[in-house]
Amino acid sequence: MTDQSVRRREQIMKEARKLFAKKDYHEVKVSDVAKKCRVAKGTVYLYFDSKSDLFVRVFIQSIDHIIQDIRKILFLDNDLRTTLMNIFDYYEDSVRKDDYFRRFGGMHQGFSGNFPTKVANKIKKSIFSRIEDLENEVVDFLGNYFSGIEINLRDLYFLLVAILVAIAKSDSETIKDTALSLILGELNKHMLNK
Amino acid sequence: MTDQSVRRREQIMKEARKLFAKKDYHEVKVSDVAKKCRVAKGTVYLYFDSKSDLFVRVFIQSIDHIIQDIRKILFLDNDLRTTLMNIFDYYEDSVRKDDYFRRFGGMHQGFSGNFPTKVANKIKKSIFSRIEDLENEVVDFLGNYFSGIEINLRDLYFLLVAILVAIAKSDSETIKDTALSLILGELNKHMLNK
Amino acid sequence: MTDQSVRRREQIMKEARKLFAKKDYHEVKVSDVAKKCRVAKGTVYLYFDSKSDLFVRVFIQSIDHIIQDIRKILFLDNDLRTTLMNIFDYYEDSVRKDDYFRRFGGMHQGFSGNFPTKVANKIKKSIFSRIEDLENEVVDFLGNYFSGIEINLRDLYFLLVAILVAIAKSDSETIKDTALSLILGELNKHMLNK
Amino acid sequence: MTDQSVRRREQIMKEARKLFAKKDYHEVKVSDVAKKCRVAKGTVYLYFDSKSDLFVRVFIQSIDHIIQDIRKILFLDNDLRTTLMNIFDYYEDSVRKDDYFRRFGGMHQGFSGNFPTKVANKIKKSIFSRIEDLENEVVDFLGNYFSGIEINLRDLYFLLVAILVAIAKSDSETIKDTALSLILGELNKHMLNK
DNA sequence: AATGAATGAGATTTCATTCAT
DNA sequence: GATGAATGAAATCTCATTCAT
Repeated sequence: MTDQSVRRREQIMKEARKLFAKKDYHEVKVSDVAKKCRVAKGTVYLYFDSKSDLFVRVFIQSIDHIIQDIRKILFLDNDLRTTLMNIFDYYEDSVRKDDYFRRFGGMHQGFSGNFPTKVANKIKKSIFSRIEDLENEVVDFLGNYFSGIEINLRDLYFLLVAILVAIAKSDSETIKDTALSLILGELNKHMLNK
Repeated sequence: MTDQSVRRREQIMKEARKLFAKKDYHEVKVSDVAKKCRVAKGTVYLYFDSKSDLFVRVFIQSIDHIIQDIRKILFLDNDLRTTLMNIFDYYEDSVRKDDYFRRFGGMHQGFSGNFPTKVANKIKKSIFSRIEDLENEVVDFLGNYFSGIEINLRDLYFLLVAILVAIAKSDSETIKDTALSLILGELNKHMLNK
Repeated sequence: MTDQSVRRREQIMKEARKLFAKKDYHEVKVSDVAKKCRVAKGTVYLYFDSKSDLFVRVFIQSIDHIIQDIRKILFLDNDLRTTLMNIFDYYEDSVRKDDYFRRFGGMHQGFSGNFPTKVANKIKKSIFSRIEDLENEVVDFLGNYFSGIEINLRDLYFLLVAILVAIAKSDSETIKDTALSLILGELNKHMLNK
Repeated sequence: MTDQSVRRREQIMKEARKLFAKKDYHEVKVSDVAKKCRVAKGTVYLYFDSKSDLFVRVFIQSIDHIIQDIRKILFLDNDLRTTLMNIFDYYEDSVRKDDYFRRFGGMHQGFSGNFPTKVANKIKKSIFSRIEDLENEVVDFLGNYFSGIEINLRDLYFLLVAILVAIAKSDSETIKDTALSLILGELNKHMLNK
């Protein structure tokens, strides 16, 4: 694969992402994507098998991007408060501003939404293991702060994701702090001294 | 409007709801709905202006149903723990079991999702005030338990909704308890003696 | 046929005529006609075989009305100038003001227009003889004023009709006079003293 | 726009014109047009926005064709008798033989007819100025032959058009001459020596 | 590699007509 | 006589995908 063709691929995904951020899957036409890239419709099909293939690849790329960023934050190995704060900041600063994520928010939460069954299935299959890996890492991370605790860590992870989605969807400037004090209130009690 | 026609209307909405619970808006054909009701396609159009009209009415009816149920729980005027427990139970027992809600969950959270712009706009317009009313009632309710507190009640409402969606989407049997202990841990500190 | 049913029939035709005056044949729905009459759709079918039957009967009635009026004018047996003047006045005063005629003007001229073939054929069949009768009467009338003349009286009749249509469709206040002086200029030369 | 696509466009318009000449607007199906052109239905929609768009373009093209031809005749700058004779010949030889014009004849006369409101409005908007331009040219032309005359030239134009329509709709072989002698009888009186 | 004209299955929607009540 | 719910054939229009150039 030449440099040129790699660049073309990326360009198509980038323009497609912008369009999917604004409209329903069915409202984005392959011809719209092609037009934005100033190529012919047929060209899109040289790089992607189908419209749903294009959508799924864009989707995975986007999720992977978030997963990577979260992982980086976890990797810093700060204390719980700082780590949560960093993640919340990340969601407020990056995810909330991204129309694509605002539209597809909740993706972490087990993808469903109003997608063609074919697309939904492809996505579920594709991102399941990636999400699961992140889940395990986060659970491990949380495990560092708790011991012999009655709280279910996997539930906690899931609720955390829900709260992240809320942060990304809300326009409130204080929601981040509210979420933090909500979570840390309870968690503090069980926190180990690291 | 005759009894007969009211029944037909309800029947169509009921069958449509079942189908929308299983598939993308675009995958549900008006002819599918008609077939399920054992009537001709045209009959659906006697009762609804268009497919999107049908969808929106089903959607509003469903949301209204949840809103009513939540309102009933708030009306019991129990203490905070009991009220939250009741709401969580309701979500676990009713919403989680309902494929329609699992698919369209997050509706409370400010509707977005992957819907045709026309449908999304109709829905936003239709449910905005209803949701807002409920929000105010919940905020009032929460206000009874707190005073001079730094927590933003509207944020809290929003996070609560996020958590409810998480409960509805999760299959965990313990998530309800985890959520309760998460919230009450912090809130307890600020609770007034009622 | 009872009085009651005759009145109903007339009412339906009257309302249908009003609607056909405003809209395309295909834009007028049977249900519109029924609604205007405050009866059910089925009732229209008690009085007319079909929508096209209704249209054709209204059409024939309207044409017959004009034919009768023209005949009355011819019957007065005035001189040519006065007769033409009377007919022109009639077109200006009555036909021009009637939206139905303005829309379907030119009907005398051999009906064509943009009508469903079925409707067009029914109309041609129904009005042919009536129009022909009038044509003969007018030709006879004109014949009284000319003898041994090179002008073809049937052509003259046809041109006269075209001019009537023009009067009915124009909004000009002088067109009647212009038409009269145009026609009489030539005709005067050949006029017999009656 | 390639040669190929220009040819396709013309082909579709040509076949559509033939069909509209034979049937009601509503009786001509887009699929009929496509079949005649031996292309798929979708292809028609590559070249025209809608069925009504196709109709209107065909209509305008046809009117423009007549307007051009009339203009050429006026441009020869012959005397009035010769010019009228040329125009009448043109209507007898060309327009009368054309089923499309026989059906839609009277278009010059202020478009009305039995058309879907949408189509009628589009047409009125589109051809109004073109017709008006021609009207002015004809009025100017007629003005050359008259001075200080009581006849309204715009009325005369309008009656002339009505007569042309009559020529186009009649099957008489003598109507042209009858019309000519009718008109020239009066006009001769007022003609200037040019 | 790139094009874009052509395809054609299939969706929503309309409405004259019927018929059980 | 009157009703109006139900029908269902049929029309317009869309767009992902293909393929000859």
